[in-house]
Amino acid sequence: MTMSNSGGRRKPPTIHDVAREAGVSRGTVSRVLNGGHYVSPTAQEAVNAAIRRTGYVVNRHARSLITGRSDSVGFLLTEPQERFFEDPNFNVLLSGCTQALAAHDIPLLLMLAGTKDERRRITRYITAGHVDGVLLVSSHSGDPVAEELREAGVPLVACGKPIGLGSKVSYVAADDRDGARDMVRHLLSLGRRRIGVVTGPLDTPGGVERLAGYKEVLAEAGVEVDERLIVSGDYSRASGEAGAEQLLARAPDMDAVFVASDLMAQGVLAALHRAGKRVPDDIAVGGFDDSPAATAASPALTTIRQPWDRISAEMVRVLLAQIGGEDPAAVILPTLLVRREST
Amino acid sequence: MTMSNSGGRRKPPTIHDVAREAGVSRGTVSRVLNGGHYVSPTAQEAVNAAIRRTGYVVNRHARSLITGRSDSVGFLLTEPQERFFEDPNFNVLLSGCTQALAAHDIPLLLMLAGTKDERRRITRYITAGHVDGVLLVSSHSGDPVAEELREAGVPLVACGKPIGLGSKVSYVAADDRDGARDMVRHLLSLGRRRIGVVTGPLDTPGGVERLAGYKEVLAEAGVEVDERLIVSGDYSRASGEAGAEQLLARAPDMDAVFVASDLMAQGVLAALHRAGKRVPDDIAVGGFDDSPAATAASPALTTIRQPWDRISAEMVRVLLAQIGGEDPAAVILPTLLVRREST
DNA sequence: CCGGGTCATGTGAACGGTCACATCTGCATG
DNA sequence: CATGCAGATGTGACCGTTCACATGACCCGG
Repeated sequence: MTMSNSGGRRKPPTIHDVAREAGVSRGTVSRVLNGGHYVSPTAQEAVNAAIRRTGYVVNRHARSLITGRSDSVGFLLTEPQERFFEDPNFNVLLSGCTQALAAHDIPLLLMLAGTKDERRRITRYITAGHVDGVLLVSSHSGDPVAEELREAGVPLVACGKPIGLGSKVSYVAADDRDGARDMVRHLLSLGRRRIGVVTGPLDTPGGVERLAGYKEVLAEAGVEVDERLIVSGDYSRASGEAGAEQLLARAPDMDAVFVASDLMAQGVLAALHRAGKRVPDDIAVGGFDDSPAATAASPALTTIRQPWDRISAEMVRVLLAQIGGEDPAAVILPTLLVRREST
Repeated sequence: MTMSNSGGRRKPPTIHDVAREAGVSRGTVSRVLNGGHYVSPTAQEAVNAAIRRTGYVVNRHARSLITGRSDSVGFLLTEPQERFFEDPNFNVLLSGCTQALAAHDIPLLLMLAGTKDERRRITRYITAGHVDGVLLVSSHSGDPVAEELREAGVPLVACGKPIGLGSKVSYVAADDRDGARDMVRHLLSLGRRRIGVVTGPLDTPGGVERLAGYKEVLAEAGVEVDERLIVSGDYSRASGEAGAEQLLARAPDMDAVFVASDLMAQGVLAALHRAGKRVPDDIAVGGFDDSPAATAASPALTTIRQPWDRISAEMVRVLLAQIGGEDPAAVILPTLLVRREST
């Protein structure tokens, strides 16, 4: 008859156990845990050894109870499910933020605010102080949750410039306008002159900026800006498909198209293929994001790379700074043209 | 000079405040909060009113400190980043679990275990009791993290039957074998006889089962099982593409192919298209999962639907039951053939 | 040799809940 | 009428930290 211990969770060692083991007081152990100021090398050593021996891990609940911090942050996505399902950009961002936070030993709580009920529940949860701050991702228009959080004084950093929230909320974004300029310049350099564009949602700064970059470069190059060559999308694959069809109908002589997201560009490629257009021979296609969708597309997309790793890292950095009491900040990061097969 | 209050987080009301407001003791408030047994209707009423008036929300840290529970669970993904980025199945699962947990007011902590260091950190975090249980997603082979967690007695429920963990760990899975049988029967019913297969990873139960279903049905139908028609993949898009090329080279007369995941099927479609094969006229393609990838593909994929919403709901249900002290359980859910354009 | 600083350490009081227990009331039962 | 039992409520202890404060050791300058 063997006695199995696996399956029973034994109660973990406390700071008292460590203190006793190391022959010091709780206070000293606590000091070692948090920075180790005002503690002798001898004690430091003894405590660390005791921690290793006992396998001690701090009880975050007890800590949070007294500090008032939760040492965790929320990742809030206020997008409809379908968007989350189809756009791998979210995964990249989510992964990047999770890892950046992990370096600080801060867990990420995933919050998906699809329905109105969920929004209320989540808002309540956040304002109750269960997280120290929020990483906000919402590419689309006016966001009541964000506004409420801002008013409640919750540290908040958005991915992409948010709309209607004044300057009180931090954000990290790629340089949309500049990226768009690079892409359109690239298309011009290939000799294309009838360049269409499928924009992002025009009620968002990102969408507007990318379109502005497009117009600017054309104007600089002395190429007429033809309104028939401009259609707007919402970053979804389907809207790219629809946009391309519209463009083909309105401007059959189009020889290139700048698409404001890779996902939409996938749709554009599908529509062009169906219409019998060859990419890039007949029509060159440029995307935006350099999301996993860009390389998954065939032909692989020439696109504007958003530096996702830096974006997520900066979002976390800015958020933690703000939690630490610093003022909100805006960070704009440079983009990079990545040339692949579609141009 | 206006005085702005927004931006300053005021300290939230405690259970004491509510008790005073309602004219009862802390104990009574606590009882109302947890089930309301042994509380008079009068008190009940008064407490609820007080809660509403004060905007009280329980302090989870204080509660956790004494109960020993964290009232949160981890969602652990032990997959390489690229897999997470390309496969929308994860998003569906993640979303489903988050929502199912939200109904119980339990937050989900996202844990991505890519590197060895991350694995160690995460294991430590979990075994320290910072989460009550873990939802495990890892489609691939032997998982040391899972083994360690199981040994530590952490409630654990896997998505898909895990390998090498004995019967001690719960899992929820679709009926892989039956789903595969349905698909192959469907292909046979279309008159196809030279049916290729791109399997999942054969060191996983899921991959093995789907292949077994394929072989079974062919045998039943008296169709020869030709080893040249069998190639194995790893659920990635690229492996689907490579698999299809291999199949075309080895068996040019192939008239259908059963692909063990939608993502691989996307790759298969791309390869077939490049080879000039028409789908479904020349070759019918059947996928598995009914992930968002299935409808995004063109032509849209006929596939075997895994009931994702039920899977995530069951995972959460089983996990919570196990946290509550019940024994591990295995749940197998039925699949459904969804016919679209590719067959 | 003493007063005043810095460093190192210990100690009690929080933090905001829950839980076990004690108390009190009312009512039915023998 | 005493007894018991269930319902309803209050009370103190406790969970494991951190923090403010007190204490002690040591060194340095006057």
